[in-house]
Amino acid sequence: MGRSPCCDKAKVKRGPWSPEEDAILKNHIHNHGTGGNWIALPHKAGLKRCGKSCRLRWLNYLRPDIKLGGFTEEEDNIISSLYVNIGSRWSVIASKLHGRTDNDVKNHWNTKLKKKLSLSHNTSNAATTSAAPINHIQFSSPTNLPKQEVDHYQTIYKPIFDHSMMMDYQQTPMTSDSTSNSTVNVNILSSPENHGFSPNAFPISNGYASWCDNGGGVIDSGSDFLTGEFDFRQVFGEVANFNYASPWL
DNA sequence: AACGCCGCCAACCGCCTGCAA
DNA sequence: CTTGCAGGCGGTTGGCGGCGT
Repeated sequence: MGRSPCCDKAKVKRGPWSPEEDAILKNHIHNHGTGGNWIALPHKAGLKRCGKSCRLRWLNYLRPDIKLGGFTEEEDNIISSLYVNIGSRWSVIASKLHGRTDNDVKNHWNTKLKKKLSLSHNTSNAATTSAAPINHIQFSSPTNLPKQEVDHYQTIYKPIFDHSMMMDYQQTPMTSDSTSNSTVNVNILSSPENHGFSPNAFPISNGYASWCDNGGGVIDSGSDFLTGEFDFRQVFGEVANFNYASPWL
């Protein structure tokens, strides 16, 4: 037996929203908020709509902070980079793009970026048959973490690195603003070889996830996705130098 | 002008998760 | 601990408009 529907489909209006319905929903939320209950909202607002439909309409279209218009090159880069690393977690990806919704990002990916990326991939495959990409990472002795844990993380991260965008990382001397002894400064070299990919979009999808800013950015201690950090030294030891060529560039 | 194809995008569907009772 | 509900999410669909023939 299936799950009961959230509303009676025979009694609710479906399909495109009219300007009048938009106005009613907008006014109601402006005056009363969502009330923490989307299911009850349409009845209170006088709308013959399913609560879920109201929520979707508000989040994807009526919200005041929605960003309209085409996606920028940088947004494309962030989406592509995140998709490769974390997959189709559209809400996570959208949260990194101010004013974009998961539906927006998903549609944009399905209609434009997917093709763009596969096109680049094909071009790359043709190019790399004559020039082998540089894909290597050099580890030295890791510190602090138990071997088992180091092995575990290396197993996780190595494939992710291998499928990440082309970047050159070079360990640089610690700076005075480093927040812990385990912090490793990583300089991401911006170059034409980045192919337009934003150097500050280098996500890894787990608790140690990180992003790095361009030009000698510091990877601090922390763990929040994309704004958090990843202690390379803990897992990889002294990473002297590693270069990657993305499989699709 | 008529038709068919295709891309885009708003909206729906159904599953999963978190939480309160 | 179980159950039911609401919200959140990703996959999919259907309608519309643009374009080519």
